[in-house]
Amino acid sequence: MEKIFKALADRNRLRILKMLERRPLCVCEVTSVLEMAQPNASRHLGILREAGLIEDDKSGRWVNYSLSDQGDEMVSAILAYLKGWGNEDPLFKADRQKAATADRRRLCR
Amino acid sequence: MEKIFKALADRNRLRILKMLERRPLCVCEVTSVLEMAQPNASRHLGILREAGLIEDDKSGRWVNYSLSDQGDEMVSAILAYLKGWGNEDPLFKADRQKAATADRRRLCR
DNA sequence: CCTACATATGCATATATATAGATATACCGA
DNA sequence: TCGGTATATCTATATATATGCATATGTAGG
Repeated sequence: MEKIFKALADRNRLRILKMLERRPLCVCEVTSVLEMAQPNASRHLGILREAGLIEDDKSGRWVNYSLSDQGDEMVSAILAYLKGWGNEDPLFKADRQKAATADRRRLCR
Repeated sequence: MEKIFKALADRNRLRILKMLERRPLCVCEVTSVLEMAQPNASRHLGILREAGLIEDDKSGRWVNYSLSDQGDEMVSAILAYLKGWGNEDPLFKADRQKAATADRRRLCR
């Protein structure tokens, strides 16, 4: 439980969750949107995964991360409430815009 | 939102929330149960209050803290789910036991 | 007022967490 | 198998958070 809240208690990880609401993303897409170093993004994603907030789906050399849909009750409830929050935040909106237009074939090379 | 999760991302603060499920407590009672320094307990309570998770009710020289019952949706939902979690945890059980028998007139002198 | 007590705040320090940079691992295609 | 690419891990450092101690604030009662 503490692990779940620790995972949520970081602005960049909340940004990741908000952009995953739109669609699953691979590490390089998240890296691109957050404009941070790739190892850093990978680490944040790992923390969210360990907490059960997101799931990873490895396909080839990519790892697609998506919001968890079978976590425990607390996780499901929090993810649901998060969807109705922060949608007018300029930063989250910009992130989503970037995520929407991100193309991994352009980004990751 | 981030402030809420930061407040929840600490074992001692989760202990406080679990013991407040039973009944409101003053700072010295929380201090006694957690066996930590009084300023430390006061600080944790302040963080929980700032996050809207608990409310303070000053009566005389005591300040009674209780679970918030009019927070935003996320807070209410989390507090509700927390009530169904960890009730078999030995530490939480011991805390509740101590809180149940705590008497501020004996403790705070 | 003055004292005693409950609570809160300031400050220094220890500890945990985030970030940066280098490198390792895993996978695909030629 | 080799080279390129996506992802993960390691180490060091910066930054944030928790704790301990001293002290301030605020209140009740004499």
